[in-house]
Amino acid sequence: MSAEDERPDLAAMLHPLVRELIAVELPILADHGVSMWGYSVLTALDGTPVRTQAALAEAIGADKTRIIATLDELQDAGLITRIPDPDDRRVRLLSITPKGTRIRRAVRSDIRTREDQLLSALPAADRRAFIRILRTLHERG
Amino acid sequence: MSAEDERPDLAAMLHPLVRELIAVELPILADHGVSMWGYSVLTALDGTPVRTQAALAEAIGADKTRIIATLDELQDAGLITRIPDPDDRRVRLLSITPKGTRIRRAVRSDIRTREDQLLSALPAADRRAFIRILRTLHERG
DNA sequence: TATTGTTATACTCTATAACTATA
DNA sequence: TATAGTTATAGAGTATAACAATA
Repeated sequence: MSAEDERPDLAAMLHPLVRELIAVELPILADHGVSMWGYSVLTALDGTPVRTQAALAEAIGADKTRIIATLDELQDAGLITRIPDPDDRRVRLLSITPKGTRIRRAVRSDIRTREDQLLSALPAADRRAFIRILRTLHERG
Repeated sequence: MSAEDERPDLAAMLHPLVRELIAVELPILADHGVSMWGYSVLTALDGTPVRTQAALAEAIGADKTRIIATLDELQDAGLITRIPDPDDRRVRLLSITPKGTRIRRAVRSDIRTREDQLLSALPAADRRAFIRILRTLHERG
């Protein structure tokens, strides 16, 4: 049996990494006053408005019932707009506001700084390869 | 702003990957009659007995109260032994049984097959690099 | 009747704290 | 008194189903 066969399962390696990343992100998000789901929504809306809440929910891998409280908070904080479509008043047209864009990008910048620290355990070439491969896997999904 | 700066956050790429892996693993685990935590315990015990339940819990990133039901199930199914240490009857000596070892390795083999399918979207060199880098990050933790 | 968004309910997971038995 | 294991309780997060408004 080769050493490769003895490696931990992918999930056993990836899951702790995700937990570590979440632990790193939570205080950053708290500093900027947004939740994890809120940041996820802002990220999805930055650059591309979305026509229905259900479509937004699917885009970020959530249930449509799960993001309603999040949208309420973001709207109350002035980070998104949520206006009924005049053509079909059942649907809500969702957009990020300038303030929402500012916050989203500030959060992303802080997260990127911490990610770089975390990846600094790797040689530069591996760092680049890891991100490139991860993007391939992500875009494939 | 370069394309690299526009990449999704690490967590945004890794989290869906973990969810996909879990979705792939759950039916495999069900086929073999073990839970995710059960498999995690069997993996930790395969090759190295553990002296206390608290140590085992910490090794797999769980709370000591969270694995008790799992240990009950594994013991009832004959996959582990849990015997009081004669030298200190508060502690339970935990070991995997031959049956537990068989099941653990069968599960791992099935999971590996599905992981390979998932990674088949990558060129062979990237596949090897991804796993190698992941192991570095994992062992660093 | 079908669809969008919303609310309500129940269920699962997890964390915290109390309890027991040994030391 | 301190520690290993256990049990009980409460809380957060999630999923399902029912509901209201609009088409």
